Amino acid sequence: MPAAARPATDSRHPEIPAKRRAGRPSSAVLDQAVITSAALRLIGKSGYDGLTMAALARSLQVAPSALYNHVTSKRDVLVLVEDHLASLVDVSAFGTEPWDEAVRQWAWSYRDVFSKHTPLIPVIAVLPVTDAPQTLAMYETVSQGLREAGFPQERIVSSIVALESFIFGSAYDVTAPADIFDPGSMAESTPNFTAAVRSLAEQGHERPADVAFSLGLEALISGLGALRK
Amino acid sequence: MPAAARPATDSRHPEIPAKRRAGRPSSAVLDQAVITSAALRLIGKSGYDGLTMAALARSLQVAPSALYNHVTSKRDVLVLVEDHLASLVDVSAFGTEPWDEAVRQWAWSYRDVFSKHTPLIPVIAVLPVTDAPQTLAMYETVSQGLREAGFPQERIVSSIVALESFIFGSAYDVTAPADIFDPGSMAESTPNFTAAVRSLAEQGHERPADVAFSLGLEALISGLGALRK
DNA sequence: TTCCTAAATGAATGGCATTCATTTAGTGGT
DNA sequence: ACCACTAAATGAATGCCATTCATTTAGGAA
Repeated sequence: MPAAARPATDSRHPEIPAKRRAGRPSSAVLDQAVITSAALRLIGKSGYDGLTMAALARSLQVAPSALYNHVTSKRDVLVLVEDHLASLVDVSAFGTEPWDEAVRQWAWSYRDVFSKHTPLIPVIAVLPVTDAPQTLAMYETVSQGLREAGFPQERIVSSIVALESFIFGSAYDVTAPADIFDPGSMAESTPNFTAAVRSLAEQGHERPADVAFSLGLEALISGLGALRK
Repeated sequence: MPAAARPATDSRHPEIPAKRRAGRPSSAVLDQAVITSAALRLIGKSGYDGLTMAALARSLQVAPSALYNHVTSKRDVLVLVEDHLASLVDVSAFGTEPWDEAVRQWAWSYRDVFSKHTPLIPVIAVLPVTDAPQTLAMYETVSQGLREAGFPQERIVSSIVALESFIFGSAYDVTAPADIFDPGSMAESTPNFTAAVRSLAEQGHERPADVAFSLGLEALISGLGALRK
């Protein structure tokens, strides 16, 4: 009795998502791109605490184990997300602006993108570039920019690493609570630090993290620039 | 029959640690210092993956729930460890050396200590200084050093934050695999980056992370120094 | 047709941080 | 000397987590 068979998609109850029956579906539901964008949506809504394999599967209306046909681990998902974010970093100034201005724009953009994704930093920091093509493309653009600016070949990678280390650390700093440096009851025992914190506060900057980032970035740019050919 | 009662410490089976019976023991087994040093020992032996509340409890011969009488969460344990490590950072050059040399020694020491403890970096980065007295003491020493060197009051905290951001990022870099930048099969599509990686490799440095750290640190020191009164 | 492989389900596993009821020991007040 | 209170331990339970495995189904190659 074929007429009695329940179709794979049953539209009589649109609220309750139609259960897929076991077995390979006629057309694939998942691939890495779909997983990546679902992960990004989930992170946007619930943060990295909300990014669990179960929640990711639920948002894709799929069983958790189905994800493992396309990624080998949760870390794999994080790598996919990381590489997507790398493609959002603005490298457009390389080739149109002087090298120092290009580095400046790249660095601010890089920090801004990853300050909303600090849980990825431990992943990127040890990730072989082979596993992250967009990230590699970013390095290529920056390398070309520095070479054309006259950076000695053997110092290009070290310069990028130094800038990147500063950027990653600064991305964390953006997420710090505003009163992180309030010495509270220990103020009397730390007069120099307490005075320095007060003095900065009196400047009334909206975003102290930006002040520190600008200070360090400009120091790095001029220091690295001094070593060109 | 009091003679039949099993004493709290039964030495007849020294291999099998005597089970404590339920209830408050005559003298306290745990405190924060004991927990901190057990955590450090465990991290040294099994790394941060091995640092679980259950393993920590086991190493102290205590039930996991007993830990919660002294810390409110696992994060609390990490904070205790972090603050202990801060006390190991060498700030001795402040007061005896010129400011730039003092910063140099401090920064290298700070990076070296935390490169073995990168999982703490996300914790420190957002940790109110009130919760970490040793860390605060370190800031005090550095602040005094910079003030005496003629740094303008309102730029001291930003300078420390910039240096610290670079140090944290560089600590991750130390842990990266040696071949992290090998572009593998994508070498042809990234000629500039590939050439730069090769060129650095040809220099034959033992620790490329040290080269990048030195480069960035010297740039920061001279850049920050240029802004003194 | 017949295999092989890809891609889904659903059930299970073991580990994790944390909570709670319970037990016991010391302490401060009357 | 008693009594109430609090501190510090046990042990059982909770709920969540990533991951694995047996099973089912579909499509494509031989």
